[in-house]
Amino acid sequence: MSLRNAVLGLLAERPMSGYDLTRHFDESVAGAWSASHSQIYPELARLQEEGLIRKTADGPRGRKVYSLTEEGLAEVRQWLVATEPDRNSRSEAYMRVFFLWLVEPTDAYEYLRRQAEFHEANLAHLEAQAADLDEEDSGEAPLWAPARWSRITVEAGIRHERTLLEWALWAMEEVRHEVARGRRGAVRGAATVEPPHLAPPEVRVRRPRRNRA
Amino acid sequence: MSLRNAVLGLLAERPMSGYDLTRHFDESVAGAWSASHSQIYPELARLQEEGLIRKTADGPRGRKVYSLTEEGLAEVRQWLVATEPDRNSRSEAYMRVFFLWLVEPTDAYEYLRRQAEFHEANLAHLEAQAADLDEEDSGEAPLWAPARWSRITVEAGIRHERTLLEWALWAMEEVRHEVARGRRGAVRGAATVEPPHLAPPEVRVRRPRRNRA
DNA sequence: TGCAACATGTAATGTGTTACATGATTCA
DNA sequence: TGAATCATGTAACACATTACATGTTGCA
Repeated sequence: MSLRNAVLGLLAERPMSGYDLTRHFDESVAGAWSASHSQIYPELARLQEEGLIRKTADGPRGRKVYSLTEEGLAEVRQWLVATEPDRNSRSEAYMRVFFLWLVEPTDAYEYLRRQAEFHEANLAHLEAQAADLDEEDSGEAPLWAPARWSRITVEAGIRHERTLLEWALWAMEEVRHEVARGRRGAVRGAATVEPPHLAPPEVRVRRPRRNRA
Repeated sequence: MSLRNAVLGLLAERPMSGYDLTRHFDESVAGAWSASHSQIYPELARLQEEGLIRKTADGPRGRKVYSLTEEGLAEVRQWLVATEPDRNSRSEAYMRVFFLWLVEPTDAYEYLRRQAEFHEANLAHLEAQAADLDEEDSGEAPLWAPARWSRITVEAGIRHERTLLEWALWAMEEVRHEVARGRRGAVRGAATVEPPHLAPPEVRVRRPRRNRA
């Protein structure tokens, strides 16, 4: 239901083609959602079938521009106010951190460094977007309008990225201290702590006996 | 590949059954991943097939406890150091914020309030987890061990939840000001700003003519 | 003895990604 | 004229959720 309603929501702002929507998902939703064209085109067909959108223009190269219908607007509003959002968040990148005790400290450090890099880049990108939105809106005209909520969503993104960038830098320091104190990964052997728990060697039935002195 | 390696990673800590793993995914990974039993059981079968885990104990009620093998440990390490994580994050809840201009201010406010509530609850939960971990670790024994990285991951969760809680409270204030200044949602009519863009009424072929005075 | 929690599995369905496939337009 | 970008679509596959299905153990 998310993609479907996201498409309706974007079309409420202005008529667009499948191609436009595809690009929008890459940039505009502040990284909160994404979709590829192979998902979008069939969805547009279904939405038109159901009368929630309508093709209102044709362009060059077979371009088809869709607009929201009254029914479509009712649908997306209904979704927004009457259905619970899925609030679960998933992050492979953060799940991995959980398992970094399994690798060498230098690898863990490198992993965190890349994580920091990633958040730094996102932050820059979102801050640029925020600057654009603030300029458009020229200070004095707060509106109950799309741009206003773009700004609010982008603000969430900015704070999110900044926080996780700071976290990554903090975590890097933790590892650095650890390494400086001369501790090593469990990887390297007996003197260190809590090695991974492995299955005992498999017991073979009737092991060939060997003569011993 | 994520689920598969997450299972291996958890088994590196200690042997577990499918049932144990299912509960672990709900609690332990600091909300960064989840999986239901219907995914886990078939995965365990596949992993055993491939020799990455091995059944090392049976319990009551058909309980089967699996342990990691050497090959399994190698596999999860390989995954951690040699493959790029999927860093995309998706959040239906934040995507929705993008579209809140389509609903009544009171509904938008309510939405944000629930969002705040959600983050508040998560924050409390993670802070409790952090307190447990800090106690266990009793101050003076920083280890290259699972608990250490649990703590670091939980720290990411805490900062994340705190940030988004603060954001939600900030956004609620934005809406409150807006409403106080007497502005209304586009919903209610002409005087307000930027109504959703709708398709023009469909042109019907040969509308029945009516006589007019 | 009856219910909650433990415990494992399969099947149907929905959602998302990658790969395949094709063609038009613009501009250097 | 040749390459980049615009533009739309389908098919195969991978991954996740929900529903279906069954049986045990411990305890109040």
